[in-house]
Amino acid sequence: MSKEMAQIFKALGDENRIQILKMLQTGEKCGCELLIDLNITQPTLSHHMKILSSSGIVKSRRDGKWLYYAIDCDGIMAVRTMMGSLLVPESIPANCVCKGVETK
Amino acid sequence: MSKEMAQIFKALGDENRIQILKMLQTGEKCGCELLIDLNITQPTLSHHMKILSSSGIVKSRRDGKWLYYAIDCDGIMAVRTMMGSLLVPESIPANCVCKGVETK
DNA sequence: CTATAATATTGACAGACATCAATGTGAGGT
DNA sequence: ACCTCACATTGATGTCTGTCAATATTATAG
Repeated sequence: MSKEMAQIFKALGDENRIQILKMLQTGEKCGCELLIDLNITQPTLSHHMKILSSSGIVKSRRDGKWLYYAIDCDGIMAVRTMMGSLLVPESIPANCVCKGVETK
Repeated sequence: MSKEMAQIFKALGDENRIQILKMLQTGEKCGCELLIDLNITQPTLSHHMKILSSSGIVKSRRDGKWLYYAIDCDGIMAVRTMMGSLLVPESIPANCVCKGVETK
């Protein structure tokens, strides 16, 4: 289980991939559109999209020559659930005193 | 900004570090305690704790010879906020149809 | 002060990874 | 058929990173 979680985080642990996700927030985009603002070559972008896709963070749709990429909301929710089990406030109170007296 | 986000995710993108965070969910623990269940050597653990600490995910408290590590809830909230700007549902509807008609 | 226990640092090394140039594939258009 | 455009694959390369053994540091106990 930890291995799968680490895999997801690893997929998010790259500056260019973060940038890609930010671009996709305004709607789906094809590879060549993404490529314009990314300062990487086409093979490198293809590499990144493969990682994002296989991690379930991004999905793709074919339209003629173009491949349109979009954020996969199902995948995102799965990621958030996964992160929730690790990072949500509910799991913290045992050893955490944010607003109370700091143990220092 | 993307660089900082990637850095945080990178810190989370390791199986052993995930394991460490899971262990800390039941309360603070010192290094030697963590070491028992981790199948890595002490220098490697020290390396991982340094990464988690400098990322603000974990904080430490000295008690004699021991260093007690705990989840840093302030840092975690910062991480969640950061992730929220990238992954929250509110940022998705533009190009996402989870429950509606799938664009396929 | 010496010994011991917990943790940090250094140096070395192997595997992972981001990147690119070159090439391959697949889908329209002419 | 041929050409062009979007994207994928391959192979090579340099860098990053997790790991360890050896050593250093820090703190307490005797």
